[in-house]
Amino acid sequence: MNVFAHFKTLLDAAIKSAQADGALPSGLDLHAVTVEPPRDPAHGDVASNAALVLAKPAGKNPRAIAEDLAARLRENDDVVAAEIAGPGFINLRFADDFWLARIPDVLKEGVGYGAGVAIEGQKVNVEYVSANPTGPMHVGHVRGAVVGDALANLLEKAGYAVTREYYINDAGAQIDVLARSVYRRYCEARGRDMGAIPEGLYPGDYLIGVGEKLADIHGDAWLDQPEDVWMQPIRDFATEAMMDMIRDDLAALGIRHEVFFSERSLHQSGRVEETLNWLEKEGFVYEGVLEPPKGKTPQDWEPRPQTLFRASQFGDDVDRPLKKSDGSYTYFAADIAYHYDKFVRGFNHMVLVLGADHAGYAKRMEAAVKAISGGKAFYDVRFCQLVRLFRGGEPVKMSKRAGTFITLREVVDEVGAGAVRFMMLMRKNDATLDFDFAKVKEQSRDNAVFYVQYAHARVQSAVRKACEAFPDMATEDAALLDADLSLLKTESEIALIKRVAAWPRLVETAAIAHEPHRVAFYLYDLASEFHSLYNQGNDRPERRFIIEGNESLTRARVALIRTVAVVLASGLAVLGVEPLDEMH
RNA sequence: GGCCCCGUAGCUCAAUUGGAUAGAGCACCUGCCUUCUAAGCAGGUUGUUGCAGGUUCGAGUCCUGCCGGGGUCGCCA
Repeated sequence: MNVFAHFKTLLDAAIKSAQADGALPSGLDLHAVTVEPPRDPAHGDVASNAALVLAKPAGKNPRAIAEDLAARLRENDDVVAAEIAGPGFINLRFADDFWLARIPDVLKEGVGYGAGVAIEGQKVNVEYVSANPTGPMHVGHVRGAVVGDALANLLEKAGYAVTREYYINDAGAQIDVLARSVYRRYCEARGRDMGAIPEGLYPGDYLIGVGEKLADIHGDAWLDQPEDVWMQPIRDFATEAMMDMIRDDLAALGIRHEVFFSERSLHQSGRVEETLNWLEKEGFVYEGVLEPPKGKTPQDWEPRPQTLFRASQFGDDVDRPLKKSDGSYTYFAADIAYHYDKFVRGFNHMVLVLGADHAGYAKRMEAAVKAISGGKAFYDVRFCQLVRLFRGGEPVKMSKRAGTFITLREVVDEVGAGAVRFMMLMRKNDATLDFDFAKVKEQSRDNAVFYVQYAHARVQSAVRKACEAFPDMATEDAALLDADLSLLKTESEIALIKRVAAWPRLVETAAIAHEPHRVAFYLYDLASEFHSLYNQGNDRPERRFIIEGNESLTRARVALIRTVAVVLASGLAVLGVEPLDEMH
């Protein structure tokens, strides 16, 4: 049960009944009415701004409205207090029994607890990674990969039908460069001494194996041949090889896309042309000359007629070119066609996760999506800021040219996929993030990954110990359903179940906001509150989970802490992290 | 110069997307490990939310203008 959604329905009912009695006028816009947890627990369990929002349209004093609604809400058995505070907030407090009744909710639903019910069949497309297929994934790709994947999981948890998608940039000039680089490796594999790798080609060792495979298959057939003989087959082969490597890298991070969409296929099937024809028919395309950029004009700038998309009609600053001077399509043109394809496939909710260096690209894509969807698609571009790497406080220096850049694989091998993922979500995506290898491996409260995992393991350890203390006691979640929860009386125990019960709402709000990092912060807070309860047993043995000779109290407490483990596992699943049953 | 992102406690960051007295961790101060669930715990201190206006019942959050940091700027992807 989403407690807050539940009380929203109670509140709606109260408002309706007030309207029926004539205490409130009918036909009010209830859109701005919210039910949310107050920051200050002294303000109760849930608060609503209903009276504040309705005061003006109803033409009444907010406190009068609040008094009226509070009186109606008090009639509900679960409501033990409904107070008016501040300018007209309605603060509700619920009976402990109501909160304790969430324990069986959680235990019954298991890790599925918190799942939302978005509008039926609501489809969302999340595009992330989309790294160029020219080499292995490096550490700079990791954040976008993790953020995109966790966001996809989060939306799925919230009830959307999610498609995870990767756009393969296999049509540009960089693929020609890749092919030439591989061709050299092929020649080397056939025994040629090619000398130093010239500037502008990819020098990485990862291409050696690709060249060798080609040599095995084709022998000497391509030696001393012009580009038009081998270019196309090597492009295809190398792209496929790079994508295999990237898929392996992603798998190491626990990421699997449902759709890999080839840019080249758009060109080959004529979809780019089709889309542009459509745009032209709508009057969104024209031949024109762009103004030079304001301020600093590039050296080689000269006015030139181009095929332009009227992006400025849809909120962009300037119109954007669709064709290069040689007549071929720009990357942007293909990207419009790609998004058109997404829209046609039924996605009117699309998310794109990009690196911050592409920030300038957002406005034109938003404009394009507005144009192709007639304003009907919800489109959100999320940017991931830079990750700075540290080792024990010292920045890690990387240089692509010197070959000292760190690959995704190296990071995962050193600290583990789960830790990498969690750390990448400990900042909101548009803030820069410091990633310290030492910190990630540290076993302390300062390391959120460890702290959350430790909480989960601690619950499991306590359950194991309960079994030892009461060999006859059944401790499976299903068996705990009939525990006597009325034995849970301390303030901290009630506070803990309240925190657990906040999970469904957190899923909902974080999903709507497209902010997976909120899950990580919530899990840290939940772990913290659990550890705190656990520690109370240090000074006060009667507060321990396992009370010798008191099986019913032990069962009740085990039921409570199991809800913590269930929600931790549920949240970790969203982040793509395996929960641990014991620490080593 | 245009556009985008960021600016919150000494440090690293949150803040329920417009809610009430802006919160955590680190650091700092106090107390605590023969026994007990200590890869530590409990408590305490910490603010002109970069600056100046505006919008309204109410602003860290929205609008305008500045200041500072980063990114980006017609054919790359």
